[in-house]
Amino acid sequence: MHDIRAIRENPEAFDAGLARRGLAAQSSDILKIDDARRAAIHAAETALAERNAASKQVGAAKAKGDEAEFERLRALVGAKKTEIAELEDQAKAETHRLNDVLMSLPNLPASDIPDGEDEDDNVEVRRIGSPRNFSFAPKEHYEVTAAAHGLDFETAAKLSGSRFVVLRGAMNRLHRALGQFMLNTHVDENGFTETWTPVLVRDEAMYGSGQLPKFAEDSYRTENGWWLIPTAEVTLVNSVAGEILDEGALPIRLTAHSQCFRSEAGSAGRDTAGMLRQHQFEKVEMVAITTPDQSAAELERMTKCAEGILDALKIPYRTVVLCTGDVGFGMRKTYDIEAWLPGQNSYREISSCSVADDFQARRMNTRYRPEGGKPEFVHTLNGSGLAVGRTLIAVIENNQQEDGSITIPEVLRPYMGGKSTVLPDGSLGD
RNA sequence: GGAGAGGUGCCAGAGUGGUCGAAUGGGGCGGUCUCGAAAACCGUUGAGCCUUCACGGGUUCCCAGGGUUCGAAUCCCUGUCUCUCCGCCA
Repeated sequence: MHDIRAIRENPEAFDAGLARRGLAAQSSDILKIDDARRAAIHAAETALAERNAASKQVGAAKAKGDEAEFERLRALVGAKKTEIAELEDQAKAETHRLNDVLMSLPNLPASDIPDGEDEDDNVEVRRIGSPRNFSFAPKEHYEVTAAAHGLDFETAAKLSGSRFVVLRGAMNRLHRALGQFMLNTHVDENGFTETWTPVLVRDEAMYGSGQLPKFAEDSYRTENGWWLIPTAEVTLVNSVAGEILDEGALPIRLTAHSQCFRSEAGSAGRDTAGMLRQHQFEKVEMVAITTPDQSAAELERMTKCAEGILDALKIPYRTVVLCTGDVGFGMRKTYDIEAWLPGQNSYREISSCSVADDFQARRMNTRYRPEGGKPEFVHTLNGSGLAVGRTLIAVIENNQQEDGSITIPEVLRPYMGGKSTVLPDGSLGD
């Protein structure tokens, strides 16, 4: 949701921002609607003011018991009725028209992100860790013998179809360990408050964080109208919807370990093997609510928090800043963190950390009160910290051994009964 | 699932269809008093939109959306949320 005032004050900058997204200029159309809207509001309010003034006199006449005067004014005020209704309808219609346009346009890209058309134009900002040298051909996660025992796609297909998985034994324990490790790290070391939220939400929440109205086909909806969240960003961000927060309460840092549901419409044929792209997966999500002056620094901080998980797991990764053509609808700037997958011989997205500035805050009407000042919109940020299933893949592929076993990263061993290996038969070993 | 009650300002809590953005109390902020503090007293204390260089003016908002009325926080309808009781249940 854009700020109409900002567009009024600097239409050129607005159009320039859209242009960087590859979109046509909109400001002149928008300002026309804005003018029409303001004229309509003005007309309606003038009529209302007249009515209210006369209406007060009606009350006074009634109180005095002046029946003739009362009847005269009564008729006068009554005559205004249809006129006011019409003018109000018009003002409302123009306001809706304006909001529809402002709601449907994507956020403007931050000034410091690269121009580009698609993911090929993203720019790597750092690369951490070196891919391990294998003395054998590394396999994809579902081919590693130890993992294959615990990744059951056949049963999942029987239950639910494609893009689902049943996890068994050591694989599920590893999956569980990862989620717990991530959540604990963000809570104990990174200052986030752990949160458990519903995964079924109403329309308003999906609008607030920007999934609706444009991306309805990406999410699932229940028959009675709830949406299954595609990410806990929806619930964490919307947890402050409609509020005026104390400046002292900021930044608010929340994290949640949740199920996520995505229809993956439009990705038919992509990543069909293994559990890289699923309709249902787990993610540990980070969200921060900050003042405008802190949000840029918070994005760097949040990205570090996500990277820290991979550092601890000793998984090589690279961090890229998304170009204007790839950054998401509601976001100003995004860092993707891509983990090295030796089985695929490539880096694959495992986290995405973004700052929305006040884009979501406007949709949700979330503000804070600066010291002694008027309420202002907060800035919101969100990031994966990390996608649990994809991290499991990265752990499997990077720690696979020639005999088909998997070495368990040290930081996870406390969660694995102290064991250090998943043996080729799928059991845990010292 | 059944039955009932209710949603008013930062909080508690009044509110007769008519000068109600809303009594009163508490809290917050400012001040008086005090060596300082407490107490007491005085004042102040919501948000959005339109308009204005500004001071200011106008308008909307008493859960949300409709409706009745010359006029709605107050009446009616729908939705929604909360609470109580019964039933069921992880």
